[in-house]
Amino acid sequence: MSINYKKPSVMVDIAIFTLHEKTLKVLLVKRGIPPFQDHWALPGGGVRVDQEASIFDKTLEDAAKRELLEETGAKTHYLEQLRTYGSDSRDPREWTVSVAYFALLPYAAIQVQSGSDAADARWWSIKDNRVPVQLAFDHQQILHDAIQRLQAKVEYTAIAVHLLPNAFTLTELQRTYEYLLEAKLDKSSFRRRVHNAGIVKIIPGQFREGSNRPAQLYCFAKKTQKNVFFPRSADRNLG
Amino acid sequence: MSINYKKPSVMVDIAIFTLHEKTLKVLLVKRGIPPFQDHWALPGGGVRVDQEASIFDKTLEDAAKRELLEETGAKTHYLEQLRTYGSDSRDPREWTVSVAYFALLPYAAIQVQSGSDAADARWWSIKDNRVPVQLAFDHQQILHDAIQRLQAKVEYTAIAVHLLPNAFTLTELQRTYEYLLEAKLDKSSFRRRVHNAGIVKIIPGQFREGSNRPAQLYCFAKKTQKNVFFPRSADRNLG
DNA sequence: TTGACTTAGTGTTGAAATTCAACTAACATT
DNA sequence: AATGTTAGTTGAATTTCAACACTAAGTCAA
Repeated sequence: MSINYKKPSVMVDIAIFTLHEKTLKVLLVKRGIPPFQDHWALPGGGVRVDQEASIFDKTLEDAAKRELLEETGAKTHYLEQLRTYGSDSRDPREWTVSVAYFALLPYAAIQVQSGSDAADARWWSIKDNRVPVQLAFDHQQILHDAIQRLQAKVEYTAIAVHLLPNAFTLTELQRTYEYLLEAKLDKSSFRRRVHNAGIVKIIPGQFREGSNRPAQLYCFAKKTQKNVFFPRSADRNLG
Repeated sequence: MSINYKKPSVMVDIAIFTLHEKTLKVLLVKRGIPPFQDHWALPGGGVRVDQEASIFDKTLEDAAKRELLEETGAKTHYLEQLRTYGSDSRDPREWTVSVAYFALLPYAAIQVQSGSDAADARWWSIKDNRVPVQLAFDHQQILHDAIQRLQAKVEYTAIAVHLLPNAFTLTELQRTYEYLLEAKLDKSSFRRRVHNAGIVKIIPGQFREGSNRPAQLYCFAKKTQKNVFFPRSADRNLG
């Protein structure tokens, strides 16, 4: 068995997304040490598998959650495994495996913090499926895949609710979808699909007030409804 | 960096699917050595990262292709990364990471071979999203996830063509979808969708002959068409 | 108090997609 | 030439859905 073989290093990297000022943003950290010193990179680090050590991850997901907490100070809202990258060339030092995750958080929930290895950390706006800076390792590729996955899932799941605070109006939810899909959606179609899919629940008696008609507040309905939601008009407008 | 830390072992496991006798089947091997000796398991093994050794994998996918070839003698028809499993408890010996793949092959293309570690290898029919035998490690979980992914993709992609030989009739393609989805599909709807999606090409002048009207043979059109295909009637019938 | 303004939320309708079932086509067999 | 079987098409009935117009409920300014 492979137990006696040479082993690759195993990392966890996370693409942490939020929505702010009508734009999708991703959290990047500036590397403080080589390789790729001073390059921006996805937050991440080695999986800690030494039971005696002060930090110990029982699972890969635990490692991802730990990184997420270290970087944002936020408890996990949405965390999904993206895919795993492994080769002899992605890190100049050695054969490495990176298990990539992506996370969604409401902007308000986050307090950006610099981790130990990171000289700096900040949000970067995503334009044309990329970020306007060169990234370390194959992180440009990982980020690209993460954005693709996010956009694909936006089209047929309720995933976008995780970018909003606990209580939100249907108009806010629609705007979120519109920013992510870069398309305008029809109001009544949107509401019909949201209701049919059963992805939200009315919060009885709670409204968003303003200088106009108050809007009903909703929260995410946890039912693991699958495959129900699909803003079809986005197809055409994106073309 | 994690370079100095203790490392987990990294494996690649593959769920190899085919369709035979109207049933989805998966290839399992009987383990010849502990742990889980004599249990059935997904084919797999350690990623070889030692550049000096006789076997060396440049990438994770290379490792998966190598396992696939060792086990089936077939060149890769369809291979996709599923997800990665890693924890301190999935292998009784140590912290392990398994990068799981799933592969689709036409039944005729495969010559099952026993790999070095495997005492035996054979196809198992899938009933109710599982196989009627206890599997080693967390392979029951991996297999379950693989079946879920396969069934989900059948509904909106042309993935099922990879279970058929190079040339096939539209009726054969429809039967394939019906067996996978466990639902009856309408002939005219099915053909309309297949044509609109552009997932197949006529092979001019080639027909499947029999004691009835000959059927046009088609082949897979490689265009990476995305998200085009969706046998909607499966929704209802599956409930 | 009233009317202008703004955003929330609902109905209505025509067009497109889908189902269902009947139909024609092309072979072999007898 | 009649029969059986599977290939492949057609069109009417039905359902779904995007587009757009509409109503509802508040604030604000005069």
